[in-house]
Amino acid sequence: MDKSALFNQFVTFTTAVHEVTHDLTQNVNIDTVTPVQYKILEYIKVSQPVTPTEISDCQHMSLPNTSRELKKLQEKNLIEKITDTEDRRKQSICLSKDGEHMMNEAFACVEVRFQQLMQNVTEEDLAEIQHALNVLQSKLFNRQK
Amino acid sequence: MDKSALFNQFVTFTTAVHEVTHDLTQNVNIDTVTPVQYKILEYIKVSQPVTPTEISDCQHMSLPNTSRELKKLQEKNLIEKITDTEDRRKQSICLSKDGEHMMNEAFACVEVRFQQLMQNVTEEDLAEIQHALNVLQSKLFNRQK
DNA sequence: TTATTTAGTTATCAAATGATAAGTAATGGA
DNA sequence: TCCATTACTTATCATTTGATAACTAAATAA
Repeated sequence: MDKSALFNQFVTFTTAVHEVTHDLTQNVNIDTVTPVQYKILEYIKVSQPVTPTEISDCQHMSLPNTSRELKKLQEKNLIEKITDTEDRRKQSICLSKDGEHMMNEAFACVEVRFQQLMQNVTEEDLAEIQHALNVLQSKLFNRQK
Repeated sequence: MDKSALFNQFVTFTTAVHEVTHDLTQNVNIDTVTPVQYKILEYIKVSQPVTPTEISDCQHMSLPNTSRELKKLQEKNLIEKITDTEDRRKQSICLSKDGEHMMNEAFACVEVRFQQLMQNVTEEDLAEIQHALNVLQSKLFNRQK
């Protein structure tokens, strides 16, 4: 029916999401790391261990460029590469101790800002938000395929 | 209570939103225009008329760089600059005919993909999604301040 | 009138990013 | 064993992006 209206709502919504997440993550730790590198670290943080190929796919960047950035991250002692014992072409990538520490700080900083946003939210609202997130996650933003 | 759990859910959710929007907008018209320029056009499209300063603020880029990109967009005949008659320092920026056409095509392309995503959604789900979008928009992603 | 502020431009530079070609090494199938 | 494929690396290049300094012109306040 009004799926077209839904589309407009969708556009407004995603714009808002992008703005809010931008505000939340702005100026977090970007002293030592470029935006792309931060994105990679974020991905490793939530999905480790990962392979360079997986990073390449999920971050939409070519394998050569992924390799370059991973090398830089390794030189900064933020990640560790371990060659797979089964298939020695593959690499297992994890955050190093420093990397974990840095990302924990970054996430903590973002969470503080997030909780400020949530300050004045009532208990009922909280439940409603949680439910809405679940609905959209499962029915609209479910990344299969 | 479980606001910390909510934060995790929030992170997962925003990641999913970013991925889906990336997929929806991937390879749309980027032949003639860089990613940053596309973002600017998108913003002009939904907010026109706008000033360079507003673009600068909302797109989080410096005024000099904004000015540069606007110049390029003007050279490509995608936008029009009109000097404000009240305050002649200010500029009013709109999409040109070509720009409107291009952005309409881009949005149409994104909408087609979006509707494909919505193909198998039932009428009840639709209502539920719509409601969830409203809830989150007003209670979580409301960009005041 | 003069000084200050605002809005935008131009120019320049360094760094980040994206694309591509050519290479190595390991695996797996013929 | 030989060949093709996979996983990743190295190198190179063009383009994009971000940052900054210095400028013009208009508006506004002193």
